[in-house]
Amino acid sequence: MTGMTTAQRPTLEAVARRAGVSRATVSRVVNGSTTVAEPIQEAVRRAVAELGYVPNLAARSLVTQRTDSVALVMPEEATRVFSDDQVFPGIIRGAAQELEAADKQLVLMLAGSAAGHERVERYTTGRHVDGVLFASLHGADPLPGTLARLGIPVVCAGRPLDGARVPYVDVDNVGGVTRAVRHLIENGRRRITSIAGPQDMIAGIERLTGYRETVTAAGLPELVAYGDFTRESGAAAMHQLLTAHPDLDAVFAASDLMAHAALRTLREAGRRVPDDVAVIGFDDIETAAYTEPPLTTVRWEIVELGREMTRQLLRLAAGEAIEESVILPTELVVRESA
Amino acid sequence: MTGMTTAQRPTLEAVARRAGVSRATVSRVVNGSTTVAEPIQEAVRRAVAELGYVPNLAARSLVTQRTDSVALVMPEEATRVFSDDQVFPGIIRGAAQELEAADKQLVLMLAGSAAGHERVERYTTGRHVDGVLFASLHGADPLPGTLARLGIPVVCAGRPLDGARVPYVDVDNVGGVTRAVRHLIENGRRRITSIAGPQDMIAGIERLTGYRETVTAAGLPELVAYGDFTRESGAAAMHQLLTAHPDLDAVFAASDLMAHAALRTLREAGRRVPDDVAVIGFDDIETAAYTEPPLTTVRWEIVELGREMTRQLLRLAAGEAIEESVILPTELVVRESA
DNA sequence: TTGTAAGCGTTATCAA
DNA sequence: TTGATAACGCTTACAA
Repeated sequence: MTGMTTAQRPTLEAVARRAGVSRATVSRVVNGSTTVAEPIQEAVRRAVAELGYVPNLAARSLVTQRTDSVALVMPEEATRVFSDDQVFPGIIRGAAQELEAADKQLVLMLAGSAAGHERVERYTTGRHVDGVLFASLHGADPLPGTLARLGIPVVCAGRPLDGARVPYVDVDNVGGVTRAVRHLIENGRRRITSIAGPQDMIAGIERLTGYRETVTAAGLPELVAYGDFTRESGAAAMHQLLTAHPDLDAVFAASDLMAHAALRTLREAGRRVPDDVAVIGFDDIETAAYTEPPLTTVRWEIVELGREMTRQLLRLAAGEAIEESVILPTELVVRESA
Repeated sequence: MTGMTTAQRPTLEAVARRAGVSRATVSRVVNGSTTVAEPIQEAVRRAVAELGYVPNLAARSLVTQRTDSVALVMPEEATRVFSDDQVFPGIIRGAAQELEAADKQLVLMLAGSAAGHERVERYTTGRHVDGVLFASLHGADPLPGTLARLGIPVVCAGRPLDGARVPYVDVDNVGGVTRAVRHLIENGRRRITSIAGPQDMIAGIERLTGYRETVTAAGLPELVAYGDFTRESGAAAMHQLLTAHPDLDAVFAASDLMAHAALRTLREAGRRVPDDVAVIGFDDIETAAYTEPPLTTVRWEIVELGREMTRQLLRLAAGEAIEESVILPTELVVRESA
């Protein structure tokens, strides 16, 4: 099979001829100007329909200097993204929904490799999009700051680690963790460990902070092992904790995937959940309700984060002023693991 | 915070002036023409670097009639997509990887609602992209066929149900299911039930076909309940099967999510897996290795499907002839549930 | 209210 | 090998 034909598309010119008006008038009608007489609008619309006219976006964008598209940049990081993680798909979905309403296109870019990152930089700084959304940053990526300085609308998921003053949307990580750890304390747990997330991501950092502050405030020890939000890392961290603190009676994991792995590791080690050890995760991915036992976790609305980021970006692109940050709420969902 | 500045980007003209050559020559150098004298190429490249010149894609696309972008159309269908499903994220990832290598953009479009579908149709038929990828079709969507007839390169995930002759890439559903059901039979199962997928999707249809053919060939009864690939639907279908066929000793579920729900439902009903009932899923999502017990399932390479679809599309867009279909292999992964 | 005409930044066709 | 110059299809002052 092959593609390729020479289907000539009708242009404004063709519509104008057919409707017996000028190109300018057709343009006005197509763009919804109200200054055109009703009968003429009618004639133009008929011509558009008959010819199957669709505006050439390249031509339009050439003169308007807008592209009507927004880039969503995702760190690719090997298998992490899109593996079992629901965060990125959720953000994509939220962004897509909001952009659809604004009739703008979503251009997805992976910035995992150095080449990918370079490509993203070239593309975004080249003003090929009206704005850029960053879904989760690793380390202190300077790109958001650079774009912001160039006057290109940018919104990040989570506060940028390089200290750049770029608008961002995040969830109340510390508040969520605090509630989770307090829940453990109130249920009599005293050897509360934590499987922390990666410390080069703001979510990893903040969730660890929430844990530290809460156990310390209660006069309890900080017992931490590190993972990177994935199941494999969660299993490894759980093993470390069991070895280092055999008397542990609770685990707060910074992601549901790590909590899921912890559940299994604990079972393999002969510990009963929640009888011997209570476990709480973070994210409330769908799987959390189906683990054995069902996972108590901190919920936040992933899709809503994507939507809110996009709304902020669209305001920025429209020249409106916005808050530097928006923090979405988190909520403790108590199931059976704690 | 606000966006908006008047950062004037340098144009070809500016580079030409700075390098002391014509616009045409700069264009040649930028596009890698070999007919330009080396010293001049050098001068142009320096000017490009100094000015930070980035080509205006809209202008280029206006004259080349190419957009260097490809649309990936996904059915949105409420919570289904992007919920816990790893299929769509996997396809996105594969497409993104392959397009990155080809230096083309990935435009993601959701076609769940009627409005969304209409928007996709307008955008793709309007030739705003060089090709269109369809990730999983519901029902007999005429759009792929329409686009193909317009000469717009199209590749689908799975054979289109409306019989349109559109190139597609799929996995060997029937072969995979056949191996799974035979495995159950070989292990002595005789009351083999199936939780089928939605019958308006090719994957749902083919996986059911594979089940029917295999049990029938073995002289066993067809015992089917229907789901839509989600966990909720899987739980409901499992309940139905337990009620209708209390003596069942095996379940083949057309998706891992449904199999996961079946596992829980069986446990709640007091059936032991695999002792009383063997369970096999399909997809081999990451969670499959973490269910209780770990799920035996049919694996296929999700990301590879996305990559292969994209490779085919790029060939088509380049004017090459391609096979009407490419079928990727499936493999039975035996864990503990069967 | 409508039309004229001047770009927008490229690429491509010719000549030179 | 290089340079004019004419498109590409649209929007938008400015005129009428």
